Amino acid sequence: MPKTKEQFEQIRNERINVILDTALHLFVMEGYDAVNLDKVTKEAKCSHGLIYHYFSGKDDLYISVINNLVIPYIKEILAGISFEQKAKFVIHDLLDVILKKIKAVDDKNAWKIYLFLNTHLQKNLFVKNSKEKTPIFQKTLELIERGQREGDFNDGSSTELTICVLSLIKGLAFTRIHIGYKRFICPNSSIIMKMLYK
Amino acid sequence: MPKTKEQFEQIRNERINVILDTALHLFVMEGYDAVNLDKVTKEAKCSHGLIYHYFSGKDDLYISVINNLVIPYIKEILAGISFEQKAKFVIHDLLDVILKKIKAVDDKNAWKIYLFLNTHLQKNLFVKNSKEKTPIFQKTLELIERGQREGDFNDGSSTELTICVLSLIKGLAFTRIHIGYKRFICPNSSIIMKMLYK
Amino acid sequence: MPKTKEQFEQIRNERINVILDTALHLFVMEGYDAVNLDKVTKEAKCSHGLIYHYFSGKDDLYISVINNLVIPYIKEILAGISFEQKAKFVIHDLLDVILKKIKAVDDKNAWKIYLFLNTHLQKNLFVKNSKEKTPIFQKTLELIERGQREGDFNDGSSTELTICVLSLIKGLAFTRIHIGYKRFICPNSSIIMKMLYK
Amino acid sequence: MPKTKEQFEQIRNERINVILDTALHLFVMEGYDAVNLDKVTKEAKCSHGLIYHYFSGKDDLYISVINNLVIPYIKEILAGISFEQKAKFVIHDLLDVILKKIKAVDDKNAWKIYLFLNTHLQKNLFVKNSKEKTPIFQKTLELIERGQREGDFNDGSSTELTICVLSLIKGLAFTRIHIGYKRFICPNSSIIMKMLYK
DNA sequence: GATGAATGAGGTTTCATTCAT
DNA sequence: GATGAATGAAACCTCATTCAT
Repeated sequence: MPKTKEQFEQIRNERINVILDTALHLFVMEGYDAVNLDKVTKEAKCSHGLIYHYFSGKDDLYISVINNLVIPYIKEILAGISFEQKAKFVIHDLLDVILKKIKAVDDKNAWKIYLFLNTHLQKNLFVKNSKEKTPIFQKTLELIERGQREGDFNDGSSTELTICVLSLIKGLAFTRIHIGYKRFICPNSSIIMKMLYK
Repeated sequence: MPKTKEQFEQIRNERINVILDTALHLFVMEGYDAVNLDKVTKEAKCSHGLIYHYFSGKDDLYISVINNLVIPYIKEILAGISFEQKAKFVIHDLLDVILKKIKAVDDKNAWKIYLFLNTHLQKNLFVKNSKEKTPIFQKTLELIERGQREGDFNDGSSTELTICVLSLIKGLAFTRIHIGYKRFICPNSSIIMKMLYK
Repeated sequence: MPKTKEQFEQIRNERINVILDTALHLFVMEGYDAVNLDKVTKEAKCSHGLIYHYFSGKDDLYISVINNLVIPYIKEILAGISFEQKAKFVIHDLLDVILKKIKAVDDKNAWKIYLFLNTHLQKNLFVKNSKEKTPIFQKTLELIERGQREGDFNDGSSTELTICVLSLIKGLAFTRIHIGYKRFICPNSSIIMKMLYK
Repeated sequence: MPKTKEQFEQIRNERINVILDTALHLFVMEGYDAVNLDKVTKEAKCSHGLIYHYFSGKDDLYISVINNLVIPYIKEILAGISFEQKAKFVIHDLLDVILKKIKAVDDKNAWKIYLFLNTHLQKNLFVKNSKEKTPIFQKTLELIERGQREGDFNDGSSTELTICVLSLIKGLAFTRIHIGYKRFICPNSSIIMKMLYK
């Protein structure tokens, strides 16, 4: 009895997800250049050919990780936030959610947040092809500027404050990844907020 | 009659320094894996052979950059700080010096600070051979713990606060490098201190 | 539908054997250091990459030649000898077989015997990884010592006699290789035995 | 007071000899291809330039070792032999001298004999440029043929017997080099003669 | 006579990518 | 849908040789 279309679809998706998950893991742990596809095939228990069957190459794999695992995850986080309130509350909420994700048992949360920030802040990475421009950076910047206009945040370069906050989160995600959730003691969002308040 | 020892010594040192400076620049800008020796030879205007005359390979070049340019620079910074005062003043002084270095016209300051933190915080880098264990991380940690005992800093994981502070500095160095000193507006050290105070 | 496991296995083995045969030939004719992988790829009609697909490097290729072509061949020779008889008959038999192999039309016999003796007698070669310690040297030594105890062989250093006999065989294999089987007139084993008898 | 011509001449010769001795040592121990001039400069405590001052390159260095250290030494050995006697006595004498040299305390004797035979029997070495064609091989061959005509030696390929005898000596020199003179027990020349006698 | 810095051709090794099945 | 053998360009590295002094 031949498989149904749905069954094929499912097999397909499962394999793709295994590859993406593996790639996420390796790209976070070793960095884009240090990852080679051999490592991916070994960890994902698939052939080289299969990766090229689903992705057009190494960069496409990276971009697909960003587009399929990372960005939706970030969007999901943003979706839960009410942007109508005052900027300081928005940011507080955001920090709360993110920190909660980071300190969770599952490593993947931290990986995604780390990779997202790494991609959009650090690397001279070809995210040219990424479907969307870094929403969080812009949003954070705008929020901080709104907070400044609303009189809650201290003046000075908003870009700077943005970098500060995001670098901090990235640093925390990084530590979370490397020391494990048991030893990781997550700072309270209020500590970070202190940097912003007048 | 051969060149004198001093002449050879001088030639050696000059070339080694050019190579190290070039390598510092490239390692910071592109990351260890993305740098290839061809780029180094072109920028340093030397042959492949010469790099291997002075360094045993790419890793040794990286480690030499750390040991010869970065660590001495960090030590120099630390040497200017009085560690006798209360922890909160020590850290304030440290942040002041570092931020001042980062916002200076000369890119190299920011590079060195960035590479130092990157090497000692982020990468699974083979700095096994590095002559000394990351003094700044330990020192920062101890200082923050002292500050906590002295009742000035808020309680919680000292490791966490350390990571916060250092990640922040790294993030700032990073931005400084990428947007240039003209557009870079450096935050005041007091903003960062806010995170630590009770 | 991918190729079956058997198909892959067969392709693998065929290519590996071509490479090993080529390498055997070149290592014998030119010596380890003088062989470069370019020569191997040209003679084996394969890419550089393929050699590294099957072997971890030049040394591994050499060691694989020894382990896969040479040692099994030597074992096969030894397997045909009855070691129960008096030592002088054993050695006589051994010499007979080896000399017969050497003077055969097929060059490979002589190559393997030569390479075996060369590896285990001459070079400061890294045959550390070779699966087994030189059985023939030990066996020859023990046999000669047995022959001495049995009163057939002249006294003196057994090591010396061993070296004499093995060096001789190597020398003969060498000449056989270089002058070709047509011009090669193989000495009778009795001539060599004369050295051993009282 | 400037140095006299003789003094310069002497310095010159001393340096050349150190280089040649070092090269002899290394070429014997590691083989032509595995030796690199860096090793020579280090062991001879001289600069790269100096080697090129006295020799035109690596091959010239090798050939010079053969021509200046090895061939004269072999000639000296031959000069002490009376070729007027019956062939069997000549060969016996020759073997006696060579074996005596090999078992002497000084390694250099064995090195020279080994290198001589290695160069002239084994390697596809560019001894094209060597001033003389291997005298010992021809002489040995002629002697053995004479011995055959004189009715003392067994018939069969004279080339073969020559190879046998010379390979044996080389093998002995090799062992002598590698196990040291203390543990080396040299076979008596009569053992080797046994191979030749009817 | 002597030095050792410097070169560059050629070797070894890695890895993204292709392809027949 | 899937395999892994095979490729080759580009990386890393070595070493005989040159050269200014």
